[in-house]
Amino acid sequence: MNGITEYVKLSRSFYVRSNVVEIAEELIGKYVFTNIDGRVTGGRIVECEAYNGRIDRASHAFGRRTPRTEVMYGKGGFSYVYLCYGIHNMLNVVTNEAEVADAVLIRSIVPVEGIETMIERRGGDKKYKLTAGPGSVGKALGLNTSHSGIDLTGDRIWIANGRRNHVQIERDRRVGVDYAEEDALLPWRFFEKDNPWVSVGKQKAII
DNA sequence: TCTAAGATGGGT
DNA sequence: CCCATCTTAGAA
Repeated sequence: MNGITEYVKLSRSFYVRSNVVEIAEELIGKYVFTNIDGRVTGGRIVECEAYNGRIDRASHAFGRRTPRTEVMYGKGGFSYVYLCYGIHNMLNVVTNEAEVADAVLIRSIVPVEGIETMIERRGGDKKYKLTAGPGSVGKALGLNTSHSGIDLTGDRIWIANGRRNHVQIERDRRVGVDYAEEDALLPWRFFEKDNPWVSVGKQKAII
C-alpha cells in the first residue's frame, strides 16, 4: 500500500477466539484501515482495551442485550461503532463466537495511510493528538454509527498483520470506566511503551 | 413518554 | 474545571 510494507488482512479465525484479553494484546502493532467515501486511511494500533460481555461490568453488553449491542452478540470479526457523549464515534472489534459479546476498543493508532485525509477530517494537524484517543481515531478514520456491524474481512474496515518485535507492550487499567466498580481495576488496557501517540490515561500505571 | 448518564476531547 | 451534544437504556 505504501510500497514498503506488505499488509496481510486478518481472517475470521483471528477474531473468533475465546480470550478477548489475549486478542487485545495481539492487536497492538497491527494495522487498522478504513475505506470510507473512496478514501483509504489507517495506522498502527498502539493502544486498545478488552471488554468481556459476560463478566465485565464495564462492557456495554454486560447483563443486557439491546439493539445497540446486538452486533457484539454476533460472531467475531465485525465492527461495533457507538456514539459516546453524543459526539465521539468509537470503533470496537467484536471477538469470540456468536452469543458471546466480547469486543476490543481501538483507542490510539499511529497514522500511516491517508494522513492528509485524516488531518482534514480532524480539522487540522493535531500532531500526536491526531489519532490519540478513541474519539480521535473514529473521526480520523471517518467512522460513525452507520459503520457498526461491518464485516472486518471485507474492504470497508479491516485489520492487517504487522508487529515490530522490539516493541514493548504495557498493560494498565482501562480509561473512563469507574462506573464498573472493581472491574475498573482490571488491567485490560494495552499500549506500546513510551509511544507518544498513546492517549494520556487518567490513571497511573498499576503494574 | 421522560430523563439521567455516558468506554471523550477540547477549550478556559 | 467546564462544556458540547444526543443516543441509549431503564424507569415511570
